Amino acid sequence: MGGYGLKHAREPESQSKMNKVVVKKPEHETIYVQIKEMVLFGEVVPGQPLTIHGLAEKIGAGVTPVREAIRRLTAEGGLATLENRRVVVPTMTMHWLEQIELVRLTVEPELAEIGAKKCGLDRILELERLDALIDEAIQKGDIRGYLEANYRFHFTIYDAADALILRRITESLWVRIGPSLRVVCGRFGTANLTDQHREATKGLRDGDLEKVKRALQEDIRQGMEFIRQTIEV
Amino acid sequence: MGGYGLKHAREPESQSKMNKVVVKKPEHETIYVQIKEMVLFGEVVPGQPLTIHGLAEKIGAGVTPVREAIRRLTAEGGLATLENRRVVVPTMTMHWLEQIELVRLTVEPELAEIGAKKCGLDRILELERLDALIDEAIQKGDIRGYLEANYRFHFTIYDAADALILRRITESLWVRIGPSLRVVCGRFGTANLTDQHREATKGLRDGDLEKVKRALQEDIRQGMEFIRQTIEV
DNA sequence: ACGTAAATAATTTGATCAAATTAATTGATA
DNA sequence: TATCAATTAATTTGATCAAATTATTTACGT
Repeated sequence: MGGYGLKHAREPESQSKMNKVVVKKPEHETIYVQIKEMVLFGEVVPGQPLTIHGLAEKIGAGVTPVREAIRRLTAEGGLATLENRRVVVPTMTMHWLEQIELVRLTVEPELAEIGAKKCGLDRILELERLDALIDEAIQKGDIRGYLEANYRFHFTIYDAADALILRRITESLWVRIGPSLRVVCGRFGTANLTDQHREATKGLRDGDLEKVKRALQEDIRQGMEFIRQTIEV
Repeated sequence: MGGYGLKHAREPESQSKMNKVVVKKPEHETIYVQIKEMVLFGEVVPGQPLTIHGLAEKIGAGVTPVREAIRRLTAEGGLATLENRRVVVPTMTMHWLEQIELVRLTVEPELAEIGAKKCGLDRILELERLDALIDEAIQKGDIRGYLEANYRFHFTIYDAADALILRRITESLWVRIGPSLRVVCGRFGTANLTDQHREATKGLRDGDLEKVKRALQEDIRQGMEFIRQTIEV
């Protein structure tokens, strides 16, 4: 590639020294989020190999921070490193699916109930906004849009619970199923996705926690069932 | 939508290269294990700051693989990076403790029961060996030895369960409490540690799964109670 | 003494490169 | 053609260094 360009030079970000302190996050943080969203929102496919250089080039960054981001995401189950040192998007197996479903059904309805109790009006409005986004994405067949709005819907409730441990466990379950959900949408189309979110928001409006819990439970069951049908036997 | 890199992607072939199965693991793997064990077995203290260079020097490695290992362990909750970019051993709070205890009590007895069912004689013998090691460490006041043997005892049972998701969740809970357990041993001494392991192994010998489950449950409760007493209010 | 700005030190961060490792290709042989 | 060793290409890995960032100390004025 090119000559001895000043690769080290960075954009002189106007660090306004007013009362607001601008914290500049390290690149590996940003890259981590980017790659995580690629996984979470179905921009990668189960089994797909990823190379450090490939990712670095796509994102427009050096390999060092990319490597850190990959290690982090690997620890969370979103990626996996083979014995060959190659990094891949893990493929879903029946064994994994069963375990994930079990944990999801134990953790998420619980999280949802705790969170629902603490949902203020602002959060409910946000949920209704996301619900509309979901409908829109389904109607347009926008897979990535659907997956992202769906994720944000669930985690808006979960975040309200203020249960950090369960939150992180749940997140690690979602990065494991993201790529599979993409496959589901690709095979069955977004139109066939039944929508439990309306039920959930209604329950929130009426203070009917049980309804919220049941809706989320059903949502999980349906999602996992879809994935099950895409697994080779 | 192709892979980002790997122009000619192919499923990795079976690694069985006859008898020459010498897989040299990358250093960041080894370093990750080393740092994890430092955390798990109480060689670091809650609140303790760790520097990349400090760790690299102590371990005798370059900073690049150390950084990768740190990111991985951070994702698992064993370390935390502050806003300052400094890496520290997280301090235990009541909030965390309660959440960890809740999840531990839900997950670990379950894991223990599944694992106990699948424990063959070889594993039971290993458990009895570890049980003896634990007693020895307690008697000698060897904190690190106790923590390590205790860890290996539990995870020998858990590993038998072949429940990867729950296994990783549990591991992430243990790295969170390792440093606190060190504080516990330092304050109360190893002599005061009541021992549920004898009960557990007896239950395994007799095929009394309920006894195993109860023993582990009690073990967790006691451990967490000890930690609770070391938390500042 | 007390705070505060400048100077200095310590640390993290990201790019780069050579070496190690792994994958793909070639070529020779049966 | 198929197999297998040799060769070449692609990729990961770890060390190193300069720049960026953060922490600590010093200097200075009130």
